[in-house]
Amino acid sequence: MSLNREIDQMPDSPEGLADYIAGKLGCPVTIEDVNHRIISYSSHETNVDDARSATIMQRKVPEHVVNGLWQAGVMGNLFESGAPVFVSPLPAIGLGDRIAISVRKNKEVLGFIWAQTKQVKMGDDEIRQLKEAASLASRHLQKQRDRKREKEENIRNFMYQLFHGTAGSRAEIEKQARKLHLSLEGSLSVAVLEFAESITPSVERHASYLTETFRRKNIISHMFENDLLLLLIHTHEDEAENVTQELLRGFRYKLEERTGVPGIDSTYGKVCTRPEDIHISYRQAQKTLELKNRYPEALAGVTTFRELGVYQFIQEISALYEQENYKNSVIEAIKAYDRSHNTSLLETLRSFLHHNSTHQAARQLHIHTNTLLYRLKRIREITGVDLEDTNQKTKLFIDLIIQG
Amino acid sequence: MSLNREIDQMPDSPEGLADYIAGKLGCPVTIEDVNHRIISYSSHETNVDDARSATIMQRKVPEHVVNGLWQAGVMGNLFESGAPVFVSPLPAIGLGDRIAISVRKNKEVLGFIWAQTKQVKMGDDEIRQLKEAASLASRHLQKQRDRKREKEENIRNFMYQLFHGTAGSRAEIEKQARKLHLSLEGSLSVAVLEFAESITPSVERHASYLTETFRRKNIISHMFENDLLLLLIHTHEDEAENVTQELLRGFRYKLEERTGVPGIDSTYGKVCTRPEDIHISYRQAQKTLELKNRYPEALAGVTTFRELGVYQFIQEISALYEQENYKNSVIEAIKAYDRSHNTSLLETLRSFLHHNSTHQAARQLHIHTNTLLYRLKRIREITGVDLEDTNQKTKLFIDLIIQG
DNA sequence: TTTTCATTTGTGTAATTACACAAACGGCGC
DNA sequence: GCGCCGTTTGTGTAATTACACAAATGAAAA
Repeated sequence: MSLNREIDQMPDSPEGLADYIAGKLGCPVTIEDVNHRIISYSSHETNVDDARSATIMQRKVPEHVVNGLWQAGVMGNLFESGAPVFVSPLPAIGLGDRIAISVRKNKEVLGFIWAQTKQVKMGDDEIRQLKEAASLASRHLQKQRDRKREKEENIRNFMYQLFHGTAGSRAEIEKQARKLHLSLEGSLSVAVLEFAESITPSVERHASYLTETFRRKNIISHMFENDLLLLLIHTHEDEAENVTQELLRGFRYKLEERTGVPGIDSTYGKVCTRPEDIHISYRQAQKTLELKNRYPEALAGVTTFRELGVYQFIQEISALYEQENYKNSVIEAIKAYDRSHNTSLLETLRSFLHHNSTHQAARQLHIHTNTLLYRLKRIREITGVDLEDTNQKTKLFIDLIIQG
Repeated sequence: MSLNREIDQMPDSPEGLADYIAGKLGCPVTIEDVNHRIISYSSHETNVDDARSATIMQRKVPEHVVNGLWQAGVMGNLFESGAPVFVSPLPAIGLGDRIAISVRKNKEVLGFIWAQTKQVKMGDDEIRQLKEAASLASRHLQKQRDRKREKEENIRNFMYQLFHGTAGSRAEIEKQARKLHLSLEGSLSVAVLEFAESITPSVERHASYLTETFRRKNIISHMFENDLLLLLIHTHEDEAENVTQELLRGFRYKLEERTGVPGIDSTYGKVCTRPEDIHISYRQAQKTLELKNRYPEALAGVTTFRELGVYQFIQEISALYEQENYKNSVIEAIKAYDRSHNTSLLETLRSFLHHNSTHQAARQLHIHTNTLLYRLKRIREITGVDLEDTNQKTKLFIDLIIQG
C-alpha cells in the first residue's frame, strides 16, 4: 500500500481521523492540541484506563496527568522531536501503555496524538502510519491554532490596554470583554513574574503552556513585557485575596518545576472588582517587584502590594528627602557617635524599633536587656529623641529605612 | 521774638540742634529715630537718670525702657499725635520726668525728641519751641530715613532671592552680603509668622518696629509676603536650634503684647549654616505653618519643621494615595464595622497607636484595660491586621492620619 | 602606672502587659 | 419573655518592662 493511497483514504474531519487511526492501530486514540485539550478521540465502548476516561469527560487532560508526564520526561521528549515516544505505564496517574507523537508544523508543536497500545503490537508499519497521521492532523491543528492565535492576539491587545489604563470607560471595557468572550465579573488582579535570567524561548513556551493548562478558569490571559510575565488573574469575590495568593504561589511553583529554573519572583497588585482599576493593580504589582529587588531582605516574604506596608511610599519619601536635601539629624548624630566611639547604637535602635520590644531586640542582639535599655537611654541623651512619642518613633522607623 | 527769626537762629546739624533745644529748655535733650537709635544728644556733665545714661552709652534706648514706655501708653500717644507728651516718672525702668514729641513728615513718625524736664517748668513758650524743634529735626530724619529705606529695600530684595533660592551661588551670595554689610556666618533660619486676621497697617508698623528693636543682632531682616511676616534669623552655631526657638517665642510674645492681637502662629524651618540653603528653611517654615493649619490639634505644640515628625511627608503621601486611588482596607473594614455595630473600634485603634500603650489608651478612653485588649483582638479578627508587626502598625498609624 | 569614664551585666522592685476565664450587661430576634 | 451574642468588667497569673542601684570590665586619659 503506497503512502499516497493511504493518505487519500484518510478522512478529512478530526473525528474521522481519530477513528481511522484507531482502526489501523487497533487501539483507542486521542488527538489533543498543544494545551492538552481534546480535539477528537476514537469511539470505544470501554476506556482502557482512568487517564483516558477522565480526559474525555473533561475534554482536557487532567492536570495531575500532565504533571506526571512532565515529571516522567515524556513531555520533554515530545517537544524535543517529532518521533513517536513509547510510554511505560504510570500507575500513579492512572496511565497505561501509550505511544505518542507530536503534531508539528515545521518545528512548532501544535498538538499530540496518543495511542493506547496495551496488548497491541506496534510494528514499523504502524509507526509509519502514526507519523502519517500526525502529518495529516497538522492541517487541522494549524487551522485551530491560527484561529486561536488571532483570538489571543486580540485578547492580549485588550490586556495591554487594561494594564495601561487606556481601555476606556467601564462600558467600553465591558463591551470589548463580551466581544472577546471574557468574563471580568468578580475579582481581578494583575500578577508579575520575574525570572532570575532573561526569558529564553524555552521558558516562554513553558510559561505560555502553563498559563493555558494551570487553573485555566482563573488565569484570563498572559503576556510578556520587558522580560516579565504578566498574568491577569480572575477569582470569585469571596476570599479573593487568599485565592489569588494561593493561585500565584502554585503557578510559580509549577513553573519553576517545569522549567527547572528556580528563583522566580512573583508579586501581584490590588485585587479589584472594577475592571477599570486593573491598571492600578498592574502598577502596584510592578512597584512591589521593584521594591522587592531594592529591599530584598526586608521584603523577602512579601508577595502583594498590600503587604509592603510603609514600603509602599518609601521611594516617594526618599525622593522628597533628596529634593529637600533632608537628613534625619537624629540618625546622623547616632552615626557620628558610633563612628567615634566604636559603638553600635544605630543597629541597637534599628532592632528595637523593628521588634518594638526590648526583650526581643536584646535577644536578637545577644545582649542583656539592661544593656539595651542603657543604649536607648544613651540615644536619648545624645540626640534628644523621645522614643515614647509615637510620632518621633515612627519618623525614625521610616527614616532608618531610607537613610539607615 | 518772631518764629522766623527763632528758626533762623537754630543750628543746621542734629548735634547743634540738641544742644540748642537743651539751652532753650534748660534741660538735657535727646533726639532718636523711630527705632530708638540716638541721632544726637545735648552735652551735659551729669546724666539725670539711668534711662538717659544707658541710652547714650548704647547709642540706643534699652529694650526694657522701650517696653516700659509701651506699657505705660507713652509710645502709643506719641505715634497717635504730633503734640508733646508729658511723661510721669517710671522708676521701674529708671526713667524720670520727661516731655517728648514725635518728629514727623506728614503723618509718618520719623523719630522723637525727649526732654529731661525734671525741676524745669515748661511753659507754653517752651512747648512752642519744642514743636518747632521737631519740625526742624524732621529735615534731618527725613534724609536719614531715605538712606535707610534704600538700604532696607536692597536688603529685602536680597532676602527675597535667598528665600526663593534665586540668589545664585555661594560666592554670589557672599559677595552680595558683603555689599549690604550683612553677616551670614553662623546659623540661619527662616521664621514665618501668621496673624489671626489680615495684617493691618498698625500691625505692620508694630512688626517692623519690633524687628528693628528686638534683639536686633539676631534678626537680620524682615519682610511681608501674602499676609505673612517673614524673618531671617541669625544665631551662633552652638545651640542654634534652642536659641532660635527661644528668640522666636519671645518675638511672638512681644508682638502679641504690643499689637494687642493674640493668636499669632509662628514656625521656622531648618537651621542651616550654608546661606544657599536658606530657601529650604523658608519652604520648610511655610510647610510647617500650612500643616499646623491643616492639623491644628495634632500639631498644636509644634514650632519647627523638625518637630513635624511624620507630618513632614503626610501631604505627599496623601497626594500619592489620591492619585493611586488607594484606601487602607483595614481602616475601611473597621469603619464599616463601626457603622453597622455602633462601636468605636477606630477611635480605640487610634488611641492605642497614638499612646503605644494599652494602659494609657484605656485611661484616655475611660474604659477597662481588658476592654481595650478585647477591642484590639476584635480588630485583629475583623481585619486580619497584625499589630505586633511594626511595619503594619506604622502603616496604620500613618494611614489613620490621612484617612482616619 | 593609676585614674577615669563609658559600657556591660547582674539584682531587685513596682508597674505594665498579655492572656485565660468568669460574670454581668444589653440590644435584638424568636 | 427568653435566649443568643457581642460587649464590658473583674479576677488571677505569668511574662515583660522600666528603673534604680551595684559591681565588673575595659579602654583611654592623666
